[in-house]
Amino acid sequence: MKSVTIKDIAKLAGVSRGTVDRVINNRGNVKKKVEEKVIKIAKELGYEKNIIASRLASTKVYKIAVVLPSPESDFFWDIPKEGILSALNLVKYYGIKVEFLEYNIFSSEEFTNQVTKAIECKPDAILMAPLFLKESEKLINIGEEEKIPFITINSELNHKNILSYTGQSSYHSGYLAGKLFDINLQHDDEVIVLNLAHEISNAPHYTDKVKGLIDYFKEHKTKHINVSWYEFDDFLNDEVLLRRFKETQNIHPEMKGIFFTNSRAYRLLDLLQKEEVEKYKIIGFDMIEPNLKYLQNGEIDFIINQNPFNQGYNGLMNFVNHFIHNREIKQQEYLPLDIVVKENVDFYYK
Amino acid sequence: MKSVTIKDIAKLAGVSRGTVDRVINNRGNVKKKVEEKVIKIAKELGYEKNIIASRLASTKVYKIAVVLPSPESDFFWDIPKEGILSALNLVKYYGIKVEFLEYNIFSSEEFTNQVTKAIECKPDAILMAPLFLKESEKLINIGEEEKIPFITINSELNHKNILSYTGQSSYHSGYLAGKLFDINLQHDDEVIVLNLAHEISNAPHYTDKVKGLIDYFKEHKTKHINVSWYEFDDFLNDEVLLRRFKETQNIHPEMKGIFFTNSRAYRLLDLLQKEEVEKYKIIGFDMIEPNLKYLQNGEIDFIINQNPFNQGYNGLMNFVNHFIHNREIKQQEYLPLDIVVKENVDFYYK
DNA sequence: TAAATAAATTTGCACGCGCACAATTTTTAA
DNA sequence: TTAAAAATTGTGCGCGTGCAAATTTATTTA
Repeated sequence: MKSVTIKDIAKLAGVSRGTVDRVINNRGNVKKKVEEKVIKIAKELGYEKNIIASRLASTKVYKIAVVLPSPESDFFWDIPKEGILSALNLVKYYGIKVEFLEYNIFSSEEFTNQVTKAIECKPDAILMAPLFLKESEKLINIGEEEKIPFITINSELNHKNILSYTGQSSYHSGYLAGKLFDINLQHDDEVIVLNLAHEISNAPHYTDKVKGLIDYFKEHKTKHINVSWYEFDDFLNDEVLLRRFKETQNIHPEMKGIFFTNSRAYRLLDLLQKEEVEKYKIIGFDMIEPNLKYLQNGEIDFIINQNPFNQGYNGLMNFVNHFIHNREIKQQEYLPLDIVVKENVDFYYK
Repeated sequence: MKSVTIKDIAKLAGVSRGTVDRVINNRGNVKKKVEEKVIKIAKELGYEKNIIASRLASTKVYKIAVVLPSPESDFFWDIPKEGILSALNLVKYYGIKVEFLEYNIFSSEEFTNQVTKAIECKPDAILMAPLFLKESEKLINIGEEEKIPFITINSELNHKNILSYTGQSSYHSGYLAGKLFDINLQHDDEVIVLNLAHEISNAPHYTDKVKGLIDYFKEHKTKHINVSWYEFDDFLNDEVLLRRFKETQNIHPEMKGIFFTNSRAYRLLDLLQKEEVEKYKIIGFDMIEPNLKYLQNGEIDFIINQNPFNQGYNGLMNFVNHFIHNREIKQQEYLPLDIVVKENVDFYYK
């Protein structure tokens, strides 16, 4: 029952444990003859490394740099960080060091700066949400030159230097929104998509969502529901936001459904009367505090939850499985599209 | 940066490592005064056990007996087992031994036998789904005498010898079903609850679900939707099942919604024509293969997913956190009530 | 060629914890 | 007072790694 140790091998080979260690782990500086002998004996005895002892003795620190938007600039990002910390808690004895770097979600310069800093500290990998696509591609290329692979969450991006992606399929979340409107709207109602974002960020995910929504109604025509979409890039300005919405109302008198493509539904709802909002079926993303208020009081009908906790948790676990356990990890892992309503909201992580 | 070790404590307390070890791990045989001093110093230094070293030195094997229904007798139970194995994979170096014991989901005798066997092999804890409530209570009492605590999943049961429960809140799943019917049905439609189960098993969960559904429509009366409920205990007999359903149709001509309280919606749908089923809005539980077919083809409108994977995963993790990390674990952890439709089904674990 | 120096290879020990057992001190009994 | 028993405390081993120290081997210099 007792398993074979390097000590057993050392004894049989007539050398010290240190020499066996150098052979087993290819550290070099061993005479050819001795090396062959040790390998032979190890094989014969069926030696298997005791990973617990190995981890205990090793001083190797795996370093992962995490570059995410600051929760101050966008509420959503509180939870992925919790997921990362929770995963870390589980594996903290494996010698993993996490370097958190935050950037303002509206600043591509800060993003670039922080990822550059991340690369400079030469981590084993960088975990990030590549919200700025053009910048991300450049930075991932730079990382590749430095042999630093990336693990991504939240925003999908294809690049051979990305080990894994964990997050939703934007297209299908839009498609799902279509279904939800379909069962809640009437014949000839209109759905309006509102993208409250500065144009610079995240464009493909927005358009994928719209595409999904439109495709749904291409495939389900019984109710003749029409879809239009608008970008409100000056959404931080109350007055402008409200004016643009009123304009949209005028253009679309049959507007009955509003699809917010991100977590910022609350921005507009903050400016409208409850009675007015109740005329619409509203779907938004993310269980952040200001949205939850409106879900509870009935102004938001559905929230599509992006599993922010698991984005962080699985992202870090991908790192662990790849670097520490040498396991295969999935190149992309699409997280569930959770349909959150008032009646089940309490059971989701928030 | 260097962490505090028992050696540090021993030095400061003027005792040997062995004594510190005895204090830290409550092994007794230490003078009161010395014990107090060691505890005080450990606290001051913020000592945290290095569980890698601890596991390396320890010869203790943690044994957990897992008693679940066999997947052969009920499809659902494939996935919790996968969750357990996945968690195990993550923590396998901690010296955890799992003993799997299966029982036919329809046999309370087999259940009793297997839990009894589990108790006999004297594990550190038993992880089980207490589907048979009367039997479970008796068995948990016996376990208590033997000082074997229980970790439960799927079916909630209150007992002081249960360390934790991971699963859904039955009441709220019924309440959520109410909401889903409410947005899909018309004025004066009727909802029928069908419980396809032998009466012996799981009664409270069934009644809690019905109670949740009824409460929903007590609180939301605008559509005047009426709820009735029936138990089809001979559901394995095609002929009887079909006859009883036809009877129910006759009694309830306004029946437009059907709520299956468990995963057996497919049993009835297997016997009906698609055209007939399409007259009804149908809600069932669990993403098992035969149900998925009907979700895909539109016969089932909503499936409430019970997170079977996480039931297993979290159940085992609760064991690890309690016994190995000595962490507080939640006495009850309600899992999300996932609303699964055709459009998001591919993104849930199955 | 031998001594001196450099390079290559090998050894030995600490690391942190739990456990078994040895050693010591204290208490009890004779 | 002394021996025996009980209570308490101390010590060394195990596991793989990494580093300093030691030893062996190769090369250079006089």
